[in-house]
Amino acid sequence: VSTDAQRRSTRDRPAKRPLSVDAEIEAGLRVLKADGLEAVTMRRVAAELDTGPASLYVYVANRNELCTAMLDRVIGTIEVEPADPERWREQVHRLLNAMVAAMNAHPGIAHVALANIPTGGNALVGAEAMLATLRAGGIADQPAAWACDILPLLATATAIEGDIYSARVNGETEEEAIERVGAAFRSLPADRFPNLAALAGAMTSGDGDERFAFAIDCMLDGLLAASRR
Amino acid sequence: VSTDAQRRSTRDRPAKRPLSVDAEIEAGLRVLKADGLEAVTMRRVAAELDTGPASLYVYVANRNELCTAMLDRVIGTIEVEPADPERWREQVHRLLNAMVAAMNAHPGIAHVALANIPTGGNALVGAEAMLATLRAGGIADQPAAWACDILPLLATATAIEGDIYSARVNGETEEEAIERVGAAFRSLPADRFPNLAALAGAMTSGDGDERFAFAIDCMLDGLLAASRR
DNA sequence: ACCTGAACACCGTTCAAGT
DNA sequence: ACCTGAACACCGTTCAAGT
Repeated sequence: VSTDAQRRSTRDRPAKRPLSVDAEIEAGLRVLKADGLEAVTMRRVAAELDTGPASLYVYVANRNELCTAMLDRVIGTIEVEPADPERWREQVHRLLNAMVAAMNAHPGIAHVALANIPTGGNALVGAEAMLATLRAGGIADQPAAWACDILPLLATATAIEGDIYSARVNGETEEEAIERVGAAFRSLPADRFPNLAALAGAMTSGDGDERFAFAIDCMLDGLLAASRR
Repeated sequence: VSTDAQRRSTRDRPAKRPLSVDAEIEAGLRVLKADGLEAVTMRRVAAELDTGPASLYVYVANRNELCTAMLDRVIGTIEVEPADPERWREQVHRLLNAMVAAMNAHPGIAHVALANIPTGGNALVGAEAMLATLRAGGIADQPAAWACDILPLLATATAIEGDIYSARVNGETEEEAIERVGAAFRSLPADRFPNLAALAGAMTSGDGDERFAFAIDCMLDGLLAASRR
C-alpha cells in the first residue's frame, strides 16, 4: 500500500532526502521558480522538504544566507567561453545576456544580487571570464576591473525590470505599460517639460533587449575611450 | 498644565493631526531615516501616527503604494538647475550625485526605486532636467532618451551599495569589506583565475564616489560616440 | 464619511526537548 | 549529533462595526 506521504512525494517533489544546504537550495529554487522571491519563506521551503522551519537553521544561518546560496547556484548555470579577441564585444553581450536570462528564469533573484554583492564561487568564475574578455578587447586594467562591477550591475537592473513585467504589475504587459508611460509623456505641459514632451517617442522606443544592448555598447565605448587616456 | 500626550508629541513627533497621505508619507520617512526600510511597516507607521494599522488604508492602497509615495517625496528634495552647455558634464555629475545623496539619506528607499520604475511627479522633473542637460551637451535624441533610464539606474545601484555599508553588514565598514574581498582575490589560484589574481589591486581600488564618477564618464563618452554615429 | 477593533492568515528566529 | 515542537514577537490586509 502507498501512504499519502509517499504518493505526495512522488507526485509533487523528489523523495524525502536527508537535509543539507543543497537540499534547501534546490527546494528554495523550486519555490522561487513557481511563485517568486516573496514566496521563498523559511516555512515554505521547510514544507517543501517535509519538515518544520526550525530544521533549516541547522544548515543555514538565516533566510538571507539561503537566498545568497540560491543566487550563486543560479549564477552557476551561466556558461562561459574562453576569451576571443576577434569576437570580444559579442562575447561581452553574450555573457551579460546569459546573466539576465538566468536571473529572469528565477524571478526575484536579481534583488538578492543587488542587496548582497555576489562573491560566491560561481560569481568569481563569471568575473574572471568578464575580465579576460575585456582585456582581450584592449580595455586597460583599471577600466576593466571597474567594469566588472558596472556591467553586471546593468544586467541585474535589466533583470529586475524583467521581474516587474513578469509579475504583471497592475495586470499590464510590458507593451501596455510602455504605451501608458508614453501617453503620459505626450500629455505633459510643453512649457514646463519641453524636452520630455519632444522626446516622448524616443523615451519609449525599443524593447528591453534593444535598450540593454545599447547600454552595454555605450559602456564599452566609454571604457575604450578611458583606456586610451 | 501639559498632559503626557502633549509632552510626548512635542518631544517625539509632530502633534497629532488628521490622517492624510502626506501625514503617512512623513511618518514613513521618519521611520525610514531612523530604522531603514524594513522598519517601515504599516503597523509601525500607524503607531507613529497614534492610530491602528487599518486606518492607513483609508488613504493608501497598500504598503507598496506608501513606499512609492515616500520615494517621490525623497526625489523631490533634489534641486535641479537650468542646463548650461558650458558645464553640462559637471551638471550631470551633480544631478546624479544629488540623487545618490538623497537616497542614502533614506536607507533602503533605493530598493523601492528599482522595484517600481519611478514615474511620480518629482521623478518627471528630474528626467526633464537630465534630458535638457544631455541635449545641451550635444547628445542626440535617442541616446539622450535612453540615458534617462540608464544614468539614474547607476545612481540607484550606487545608493544600494551605500545602503549595504551603512547597514554595516557583518559589522564591517566599507574599507574592511573591500580589504577582505581584495585578500580573497589575491589568494585565488592563479592558474584558474589569472586575470582576477593579476588585477586584484585594480578591482578594489577607489572608493564609491570615484567608481561612480568613472561609470558616469564612461557612459557619457559612450553616449557621445553613439551620437556621432 | 471617516476611522478602527479584532481577526485572519501569515512571517523569521530561538530554544528547550527529543531521538 | 542532528533534528524539531512549540512559542515569541512580529507581519499585511480585510471587514464589520462604530462615531
